[in-house]
Amino acid sequence: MSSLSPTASPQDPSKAERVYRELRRRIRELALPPGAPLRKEEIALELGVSRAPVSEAITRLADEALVDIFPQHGSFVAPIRAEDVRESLFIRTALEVEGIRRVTLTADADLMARLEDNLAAQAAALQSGDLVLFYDLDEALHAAIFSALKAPRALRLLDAARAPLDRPRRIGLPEAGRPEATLAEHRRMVDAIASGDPEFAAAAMRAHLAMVARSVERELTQIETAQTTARG
Amino acid sequence: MSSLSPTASPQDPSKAERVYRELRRRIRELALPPGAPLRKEEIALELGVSRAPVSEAITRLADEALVDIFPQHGSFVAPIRAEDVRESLFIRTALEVEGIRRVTLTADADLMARLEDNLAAQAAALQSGDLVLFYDLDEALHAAIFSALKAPRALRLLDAARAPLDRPRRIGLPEAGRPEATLAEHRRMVDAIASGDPEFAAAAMRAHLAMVARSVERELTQIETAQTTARG
DNA sequence: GCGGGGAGTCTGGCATGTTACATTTCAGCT
DNA sequence: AGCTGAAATGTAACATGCCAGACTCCCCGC
Repeated sequence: MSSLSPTASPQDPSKAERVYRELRRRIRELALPPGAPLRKEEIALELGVSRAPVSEAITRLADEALVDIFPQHGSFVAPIRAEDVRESLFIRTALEVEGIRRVTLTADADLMARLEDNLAAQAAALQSGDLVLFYDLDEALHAAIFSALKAPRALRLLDAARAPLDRPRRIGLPEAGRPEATLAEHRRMVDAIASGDPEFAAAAMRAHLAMVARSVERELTQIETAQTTARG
Repeated sequence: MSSLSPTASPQDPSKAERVYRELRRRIRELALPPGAPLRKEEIALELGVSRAPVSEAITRLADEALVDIFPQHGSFVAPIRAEDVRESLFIRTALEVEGIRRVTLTADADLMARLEDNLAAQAAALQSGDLVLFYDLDEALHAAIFSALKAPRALRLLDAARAPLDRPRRIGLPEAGRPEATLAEHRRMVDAIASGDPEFAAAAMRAHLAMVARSVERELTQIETAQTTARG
């Protein structure tokens, strides 16, 4: 038993893992829109694998509320349901607030340097108007804070909880000034970690996520309106 | 598409689901001890299914850190690792503290009645010395608080996070007076919910889980000592 | 005696055939 | 025309066969 780490080494992603990542990416980017059927045979053919790894990938996506499986009938990209989005944000809030609280107690200079680097990059991305890069850095900042916990399962849960929040953001209209406000909130979070006060850091994270919640609710309203208009 | 809820109705558990529950129960109850090999062929034969649902069940158990999968070599019941146990408690703390905070804002008379009933049953169980029943009621109380959120995925995550905490408790020596203290902490949590103050309720939950953490660390030390003694 | 290598054995991951079931459709009846 | 139910369709879930890789262990060379 020389394989030091169980459950798949990172340099050897299984086919199921690769199918999972590919489908997840397409769903998050809306290349596979809500309601789209997922035909296993077809996907297997396209990705050059058999139906088995496709089935496993779809099962995992269903766990993340990105796919609805109707047994003996079909699997479909899940519609954007307000309750799912809110639940994802709840899970994310729970993990991140508790996470930053603990990270604040153990943060070292190395972590702070990485956070500062990220913030600088965020500012640069905003300056050049590269919002895609900015969102990637946003995600990276949260991941950097959390990964200092050395809690790989929790990090994975956080990643899964973030996924359903992407689709509303991509569909909703961008809010003027929101990226700048986001950067300011990130700045306060990092400063709070540096302060060493876990309650202060938790409050900063909570405030940030409350603003995210506000944006998400706004997006959900827009999506609802658009759907109603389209139907009516 | 008349199946109102996707992803398996409760009254029709798939074979994979049943295998998952059965294996999980055995691992939690230590009928399958840490390190025990999980031979798919054998398990499939015993439970009267094929290897496919057994594989899916084992994959899910690996997600919960109850099983280690060594690709191309074998699957084994995971040893009790302090880092896994602590991470599970972290996840549990994050979810439950945030959960009770929100439940406190929406608690109604019906929920409070159920919580009071549970507390009365806990007291009765302690009176009659039925610790197994007491622990079941403990789990039921936490689930009752949480399920008021109507967050099924979060509830499932909580359930998964609790599982790795069972084994240390079953192996470690029971601590005198701990059940009585636990009941008192539960009492304070329910009272805090009734008070309507989310910060107060969060603090009560946090205090309770801090005591759980203390017990768990004690159990981990005992297990470590026992293993060292056995080896030496 | 000791170390290294290679065949044997076991496993998980994957491919593919099979089954059972939810939905749909359409013929037959009212 | 409207309704009912039986057959057709398409799917997930499951069964089973296959393969490549990891570990074992023994044998050979030193």
